[in-house]
Amino acid sequence: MDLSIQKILRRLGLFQGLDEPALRAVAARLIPRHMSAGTILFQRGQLCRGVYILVSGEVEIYRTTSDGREQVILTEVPVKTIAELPLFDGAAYPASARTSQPSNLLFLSLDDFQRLYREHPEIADAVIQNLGRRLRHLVRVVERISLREVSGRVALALLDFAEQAGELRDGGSFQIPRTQTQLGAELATTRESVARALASFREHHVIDQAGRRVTILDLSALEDATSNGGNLNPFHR
Amino acid sequence: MDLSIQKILRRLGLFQGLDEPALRAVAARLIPRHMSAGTILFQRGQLCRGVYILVSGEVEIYRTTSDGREQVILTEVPVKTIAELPLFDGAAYPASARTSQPSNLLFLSLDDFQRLYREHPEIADAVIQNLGRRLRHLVRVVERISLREVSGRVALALLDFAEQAGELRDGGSFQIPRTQTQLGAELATTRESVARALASFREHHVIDQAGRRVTILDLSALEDATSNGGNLNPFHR
DNA sequence: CCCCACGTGTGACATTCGTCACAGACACGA
DNA sequence: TCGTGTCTGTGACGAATGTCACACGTGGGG
Repeated sequence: MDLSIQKILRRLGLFQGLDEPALRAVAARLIPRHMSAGTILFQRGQLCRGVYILVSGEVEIYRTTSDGREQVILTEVPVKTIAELPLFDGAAYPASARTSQPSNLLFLSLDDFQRLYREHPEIADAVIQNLGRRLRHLVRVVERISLREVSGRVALALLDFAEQAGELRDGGSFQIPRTQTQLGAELATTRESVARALASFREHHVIDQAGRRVTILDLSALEDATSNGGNLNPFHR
Repeated sequence: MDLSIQKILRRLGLFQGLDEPALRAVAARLIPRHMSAGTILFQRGQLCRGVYILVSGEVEIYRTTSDGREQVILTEVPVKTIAELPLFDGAAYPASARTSQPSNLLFLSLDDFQRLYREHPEIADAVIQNLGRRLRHLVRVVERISLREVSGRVALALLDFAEQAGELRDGGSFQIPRTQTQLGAELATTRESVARALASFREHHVIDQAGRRVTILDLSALEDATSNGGNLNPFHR
């Protein structure tokens, strides 16, 4: 049982990279809760009292609009933490949550969370590192979608993929690890616009492309394509 | 001297909300460094060894593009931390930094930073809270600018301002705490488009507006205006 | 072996938005 | 009182892009 809880924790990211003793310490603080369908976990505006881990079942995140409709913003499936952010900054929940299926959850109270990282410094390390990574990722996302032209956003994505593959140079070759539909969603544009941007880069001999495999022909041109629109602080202002 | 360092720390945000003993502990770890103009603090790709606090002078953040040009991304002026993010996630610097004026800086090593929050749990609290707030802010930014239509972004901004003012209801009235130029920049659009979006809301009796004072006439309509484009996780996926 | 789903490429068209241009309102100081 | 600068409001126009539509290639399952 305890073992399976550790397995669950490992799939969360929040406590990523922790060794077994630390995970055991976390597991010891978790309170299992079974909820029938339709149980409200918390409501928008409440102060955060802790975080839920969805182990089985389904949770809907929703808001009640001013004319009384309940708009479901997203549906969470296992294994996920529900509402991590308020845990960190101690602010109110920005939306409400309820089970839409009979569900098993684990609850970690705010107090226990704080005790955990106070008593186990490596947990503080892991949490801070995790938050740092997410912040960095979001900065990157903002950087991408604030570029005015779609071609710039696509160029930025290509540069990222090339860098990840260690092929960030003229002649470097890598795979695009996405469908164009996915890429379109990430770049806040459409599949077609992504395809057209790629076509344009091909036409201007900036890249060579066969299916998902891309070869960089003119790295400078690719970098230049990203330099329209607002320049953002790479460290986050 | 120690007192003035505390003053500087208070202006940083990173250690926001800490009491004097904690700030003294931080101050005790800081290493003052004077650098002449043109000194390189760190270079893109290096692993982070600590964070710099710019006390006086000027620091340029730049990247060297593939054709050898050095593109200055932004210029930091006192009092600012330089490259906080790598401190948290321990990854490499995403850009290089050098002084462009003779400058006084304070250096806090990664090791000392970790020791600080291990020995002073309230520092861990403050750092985690600070990161959480920034994450929440960035999520909001992404949410705003990923809305396709400008009118939706303006509506979202209005809802935020109304909520901050505690006037989030039909008939609620509040001031827009920005010029339209500033608002345009925040929403990744232009002054003119902001003005036109406001004009359109007025025309459709969604809001009443006299200068910067806005009264909400139809909250539902305002909320509906924000529901185009991608719906994002308010807790950040 | 065929069919169908999926990913991709591209053409045509309407719409949105940014750019440029100009005007009125207001505050501030000479 | 008269500039002068800032903020706001709008009109016109062209470029970028989303939408719709269609075509091709590929891979897996019946």
